[in-house]
Amino acid sequence: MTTAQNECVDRYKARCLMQERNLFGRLQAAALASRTQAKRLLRSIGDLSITEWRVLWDLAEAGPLTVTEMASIQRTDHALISRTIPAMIEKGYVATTTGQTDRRTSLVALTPAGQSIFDETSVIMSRRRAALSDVFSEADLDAFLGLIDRFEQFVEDPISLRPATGGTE
Amino acid sequence: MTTAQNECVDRYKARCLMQERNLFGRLQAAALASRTQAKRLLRSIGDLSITEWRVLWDLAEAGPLTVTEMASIQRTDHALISRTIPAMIEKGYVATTTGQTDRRTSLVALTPAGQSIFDETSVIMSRRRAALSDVFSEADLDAFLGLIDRFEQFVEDPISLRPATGGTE
DNA sequence: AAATATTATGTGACTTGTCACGTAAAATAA
DNA sequence: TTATTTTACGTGACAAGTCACATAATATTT
Repeated sequence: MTTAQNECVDRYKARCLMQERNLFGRLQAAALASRTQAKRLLRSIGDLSITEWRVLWDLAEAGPLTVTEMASIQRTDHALISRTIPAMIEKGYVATTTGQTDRRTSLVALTPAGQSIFDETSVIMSRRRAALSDVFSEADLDAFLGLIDRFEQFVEDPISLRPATGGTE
Repeated sequence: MTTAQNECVDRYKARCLMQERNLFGRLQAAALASRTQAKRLLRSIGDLSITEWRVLWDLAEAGPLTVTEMASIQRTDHALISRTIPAMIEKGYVATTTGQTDRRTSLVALTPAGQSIFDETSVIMSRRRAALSDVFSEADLDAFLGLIDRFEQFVEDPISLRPATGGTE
């Protein structure tokens, strides 16, 4: 092998090592791997998408909710939930009623069929959470959540990057 | 307000609190917030997509790379990169040559124009990483990365969820 | 050498997520 | 009351990511 080729391989490996400590990339990759695992689990049981499962879960745990409430619980965009509801109505998992006090909102509620799908799916999904608790103690979880809190705070702050000073100022 | 309404609100709030400690959801939300911040930063400078920026960065740091190598560095799917290359060639940021020793591969390299875009963008993006270092010490980072390692290991293990025992067996 | 397996890349179809916009209802200011 | 602002929801357009498949080149086995 030529010297030039060796140099290329070395630069590639150095780059891999460098990116292993890039928090942005690592967090992204971990979250995506988690999503992929959830997707596979759901597919192995039935044909729920992740968004559909999260809607079922929220409704089963907290009763009828509006789109905005579910988006808030799931820390996601309302558009995602708004879009998934029609398909779930079609499948007969949920039903909507216009809000009594606020006619802008539509309360989404679980149907018996939805409850039954939730019950089936819930077995596997809670097993996943239980398996995670085996690997992460409460103390680990607290530490992890604390770091995530700080990271989220950093990443949601639009001002922190503006000054070119780099100091505390 | 009626008792029934109060009960609904309480269940909603309880659900929010519960999901605050759901590692899967929190990690997902943090990663998405990070991606959104990066997207906004990139948009404030020019019109690079996140994938395009990551390609430029890898090429600037590690010289000409194949699609598979970049996917490996970025811990992402090769399809994502494969799809973004034609647009970058169109813009004149990169050029491809068929691999010398392996004619299946195509080596992607930065053009002078690509280098120049990278230099401009790099200023802002490294400021972001520097700002993160201000918030997370090396020790914090080590702890965070350690937890992410363990989480990834859990989430990439297809077997760990199969047994219904729930214990160590 | 011939047959087989593996690997690198590209691509269609789909899900997830973001953004910007429009509409209607509600809340607030005038 | 009227005008203005805010909020809830839906939707089109796009970026990001996954999966499965096709193809061609390489590596391995026989």
